[in-house]
Amino acid sequence: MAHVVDPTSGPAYQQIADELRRRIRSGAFAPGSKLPTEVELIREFDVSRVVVRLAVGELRAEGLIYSRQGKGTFVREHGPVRRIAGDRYRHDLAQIKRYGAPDPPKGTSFTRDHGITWDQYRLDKDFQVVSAPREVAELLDLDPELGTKVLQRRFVFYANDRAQQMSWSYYPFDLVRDTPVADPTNEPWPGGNLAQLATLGIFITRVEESVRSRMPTPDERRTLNIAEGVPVLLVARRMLTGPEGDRPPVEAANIVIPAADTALDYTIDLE
Amino acid sequence: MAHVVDPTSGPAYQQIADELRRRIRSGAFAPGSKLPTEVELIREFDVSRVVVRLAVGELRAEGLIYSRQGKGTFVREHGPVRRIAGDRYRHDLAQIKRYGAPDPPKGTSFTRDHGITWDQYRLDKDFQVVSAPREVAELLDLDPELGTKVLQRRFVFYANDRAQQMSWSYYPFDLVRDTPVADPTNEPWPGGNLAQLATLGIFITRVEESVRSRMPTPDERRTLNIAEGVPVLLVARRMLTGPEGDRPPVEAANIVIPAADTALDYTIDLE
DNA sequence: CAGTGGTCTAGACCACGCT
DNA sequence: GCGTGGTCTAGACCACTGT
Repeated sequence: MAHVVDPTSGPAYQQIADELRRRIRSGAFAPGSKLPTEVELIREFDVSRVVVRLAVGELRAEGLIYSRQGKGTFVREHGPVRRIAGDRYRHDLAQIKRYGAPDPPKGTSFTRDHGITWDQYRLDKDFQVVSAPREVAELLDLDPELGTKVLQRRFVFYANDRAQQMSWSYYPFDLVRDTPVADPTNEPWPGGNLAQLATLGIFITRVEESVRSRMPTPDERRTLNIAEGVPVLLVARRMLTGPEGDRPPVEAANIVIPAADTALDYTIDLE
Repeated sequence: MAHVVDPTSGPAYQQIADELRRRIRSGAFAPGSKLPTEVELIREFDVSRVVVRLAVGELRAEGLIYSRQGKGTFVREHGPVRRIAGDRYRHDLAQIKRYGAPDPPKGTSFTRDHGITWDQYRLDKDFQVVSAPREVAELLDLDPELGTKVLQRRFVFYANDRAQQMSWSYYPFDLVRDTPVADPTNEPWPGGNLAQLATLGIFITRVEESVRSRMPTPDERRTLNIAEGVPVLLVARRMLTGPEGDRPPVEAANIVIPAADTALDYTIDLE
């Protein structure tokens, strides 16, 4: 009964959560180590099981710990940060300029971001022609009322058979109708998106990315194997052409990335 | 007893959470509207109160709903998206060039981002001289072993008395010792960070931002009034000088922003 | 098999918001 | 005062992991 809770200082489960959080931050419970079992916590703090589970659930929702039925509860470990650079499009473009669009080297910004080879790269894909959803119409500067047809491509990206991100990507259908780009069997496309568009004679001059974050939907949690208490980064992207990127956008995408151990890097040059 | 749960299709609380989620997504429970009370859900699904609370707690952790003691549980509403542009530094720089660093107009990128006037802007501040923490030393390209002194400035930014973001900002102390920049009473500084550095004869040529996301700490939740199920966006920033931004960084900052209804916009030019 | 966390019941009292 | 969600008890059985 070392840490009996004080009935006058707020909810017992909060006090217990605070104490466990303190032990994790101080290193008393190191990353990867096992927390006391529920029965042990019940004894230590002299409370009912419900209270212990409320405290533990709070730390789970913060992403500090995770539980495995039959095994125990553990402090989450952090791997090296996966860096996804805004610059990656510049690298793709440089490759295209060096090798030409028709036969670029087998790699994309995704393989570079995740430090994997072409062999370790895999994707699930689903192509459909649909009327542009409102959000996509806005990204593509289309009139949402017109119901313009777009090629919708849904991808789930895997590195070494582990899902890393999912996306919905859109091209105006007029741009890609009856071209190799509209054929899903050509994915993954060596050289990526920019090389693909270059074969159509389209050269991107500007990419805009808008980053948001929220908790994942149950579908996203399942598909991407996201642990409790881990949000997703949402990147809304569009690709522009023309001297100042002032021509209509030719691609829009929504990308969902588990936020754990991941950073999106951007550079702003002030001349 | 309309929606009796099926004891063979997984946990009852999951089935109830799924059903409530469906009603929210379909619009049957519109944004801002009140969900059935716990007692009503107990009757509808014929389960105990614990099960209902587990289901509701799941949707809270997803950020779909929130509860108020004594009032009820409500579907979260979304306001217009607050856009924070990577470009904001370019605007600050343009202002400095037009009006000169000593007496810039009273506004910063923060007031512009939040569409507020100088009067509606307020900040809490706390300045200290400390040895550069490891993470900061890395951002500033300092040797972490040397314990270089830095001026640490902690800010909480308010728009109309509502906390919007908090940050830790760092200057190498040698750069700002005995200058107006080290005097907290000069904050908020009209024209912001870039104008402040310009008065020292330092002109930023490049800003690097690295975006991550996680659930807030209890301290962050309190300070920024963050609801359950809402993550934070973390921006690690550094400011560079020199023709290609190739001189040592002169400022580093960690910025914490509630993710609800907020987007960080970046532009990548491919020449 | 014992030990772990996951699900669930049937209660109780408290804190808060409103009328 | 009454209805709301918040906290808490003392149990029970189940599902999974390891010996």
